[in-house]
Amino acid sequence: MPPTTRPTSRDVAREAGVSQATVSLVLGGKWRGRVSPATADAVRETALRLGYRPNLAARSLRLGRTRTALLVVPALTNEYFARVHTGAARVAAAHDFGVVLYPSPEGVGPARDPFGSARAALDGVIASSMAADALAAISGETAAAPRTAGGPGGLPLVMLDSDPAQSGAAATVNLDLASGMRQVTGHLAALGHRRIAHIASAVDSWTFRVRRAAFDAATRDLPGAVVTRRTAALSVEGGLRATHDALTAPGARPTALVCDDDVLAAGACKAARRLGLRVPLDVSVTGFDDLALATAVEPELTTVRLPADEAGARGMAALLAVIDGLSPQQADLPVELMIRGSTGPCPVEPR
Amino acid sequence: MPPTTRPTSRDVAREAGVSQATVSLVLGGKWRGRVSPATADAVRETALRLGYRPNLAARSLRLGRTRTALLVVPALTNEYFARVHTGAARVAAAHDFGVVLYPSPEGVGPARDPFGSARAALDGVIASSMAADALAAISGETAAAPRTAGGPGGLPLVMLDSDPAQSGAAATVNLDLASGMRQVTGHLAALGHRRIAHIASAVDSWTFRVRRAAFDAATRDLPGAVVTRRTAALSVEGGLRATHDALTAPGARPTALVCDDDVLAAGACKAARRLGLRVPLDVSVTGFDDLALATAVEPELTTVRLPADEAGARGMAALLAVIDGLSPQQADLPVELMIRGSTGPCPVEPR
DNA sequence: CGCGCGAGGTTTTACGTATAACGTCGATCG
DNA sequence: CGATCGACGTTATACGTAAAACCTCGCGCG
Repeated sequence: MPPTTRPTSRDVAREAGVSQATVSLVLGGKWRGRVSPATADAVRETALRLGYRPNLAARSLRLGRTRTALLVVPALTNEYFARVHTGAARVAAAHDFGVVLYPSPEGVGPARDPFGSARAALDGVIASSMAADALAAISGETAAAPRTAGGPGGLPLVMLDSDPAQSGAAATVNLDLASGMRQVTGHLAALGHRRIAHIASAVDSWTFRVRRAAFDAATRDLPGAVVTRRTAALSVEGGLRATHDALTAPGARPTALVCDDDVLAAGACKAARRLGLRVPLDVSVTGFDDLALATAVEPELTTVRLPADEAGARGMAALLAVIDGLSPQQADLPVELMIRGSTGPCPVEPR
Repeated sequence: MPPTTRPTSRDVAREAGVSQATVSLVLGGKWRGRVSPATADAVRETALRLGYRPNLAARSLRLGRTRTALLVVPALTNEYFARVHTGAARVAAAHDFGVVLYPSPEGVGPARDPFGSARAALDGVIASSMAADALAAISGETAAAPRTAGGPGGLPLVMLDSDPAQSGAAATVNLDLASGMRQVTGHLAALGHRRIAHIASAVDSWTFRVRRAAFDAATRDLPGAVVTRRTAALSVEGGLRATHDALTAPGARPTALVCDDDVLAAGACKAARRLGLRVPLDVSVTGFDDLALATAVEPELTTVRLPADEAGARGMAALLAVIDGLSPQQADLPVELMIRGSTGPCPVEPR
């Protein structure tokens, strides 16, 4: 057995009786008219036989490209972001690109430098919503580095669900969250609800700002609407607490709860039931995102389906386009209201 | 503005009036006694001023190490694996290592080659449970490549929740799933349940084989136990179907449903309720994993908490040890039965 | 005084790849 | 028949870094 080291292109060349350059040409696929088909076949056969794998570090060094993109998300344990990753990884793999995740379990903070920590050299960055906002702080810090293009560190940057006004992004992929929120409120309004509480995420990111604004705009146009808002930590427990407060506050009790997120909605349902209220008979609840959770709870949640993996896929496609010097196609993805069991007609004589 | 290219160590050297080697020495931290403190400071200052970042491709090429590990999981959208990733990434980051995920949205298949697809060169592989089993098929394929150490491609390999008898792994981290299953059945037995159905995952991986074996062993020792088993696709819908079958099958109806997974348990609860059965009054349900889902549904699920992130962390620690030539400490992590609302005393006169 | 030696560097080399620049040799053509 | 050309390769080089090997003082010491 030859020593522990992996075979290099030179080993293949020696074994096949050609030069290293020829191996590189053949395996790189650019041998048409430069190498005879017979030789090319021989090289390929030898490479296969030796189990040759190109050293990616060397290739990256040579090409100045790493075929690796960084995906910045706040937390993979949030199913939404896991799905974004899935979509992004799928497209990346199809283009022989890799995806590395921003290695921050505890969320993005200005103190951390993603480009020191990210081990691989990167060709581009794709930052999703909540992460993108935090990234803005960092870009100030990294401004000392020569900025040639959009992102921090001079890397092409694509933003998902982020403020289009935000500087630095070469492209943006947005979900039509405002429409989603309008559909939710429209649905509730059609059911007769007027006293509506918004259980909002305490996270101050673009995604949630949009939802809030859309909720406000939609309810403002609704005659007779009485709206309140509670902010909640983004968890079942958080949703439970905020909803409890909303339902027990002095004044007329809301008949509908619009939650920023399915997880919050699950908490809201629990809170309502603990107060002896039936969902949706006494109070209607809506979620957002259409996570697996939405159909796991009872009643199943009326919610807004977000094409998370599609967003990830589009984002990666846009990033690849930018890297290739093309102008990416801006995309705004439609969302869909999923009407399920957690919403119903406004009770005639509430309280 | 100097051209679009990033500053190299040579740029820093020129700017600081020293040689490139000195820059490398200083920034590498091995300059004690080789470079004067004054010069070292000057170099550091210059590097900072220019915004110098080492080219990781070049460094990897030189060192033959990439400080990158591959984490192979079947699906990140499964919260369990997302948590494994979180733990692994945390430990990796602490050791200045990166984690790249196996880019397979549709699961590991023998047809795909993880080491061709994984863009970064790798220092090691950590494969979790379900993925590890599929990996076994691949290692046969890659056997053509010179195998120097455990994993495919001669890479150090750590397996999570996998068959210890499986060859190739330099280390294994296991959760004490058998104990978890024993605790579940013990809990149900203490509540008086004897007719118990096992809603098992259709996935044939080590994790689930262990659960099945432990369930069988525990119920075998239970006097008067009447057990059945249904296999289900790993989803709410799958759990619902299998449970429906289990509850409507001819013969005495089970009073307890032991599910391989929280998602299945959520489906089981839905199925029971659709049949007019109350949980836990008429039928008790247990889950496994303690996902966020477990406390989102009502009643909250009695389940087995798995320290997923701890497993990921230990796995990464073990891998780092192997890479450093140390012998990793084998770890078996304890699990904990979380008794919540989905289990109760066996009804006195069921059916 | 010659010599060793340590401090403080510098020169050089190698890592494995992709590709530009450069042969070589037979056939073709003006 | 000499020049040209295409087919088929080879040689040489650069990417940026880490580190081994080497150089050059000034100084202490036998």
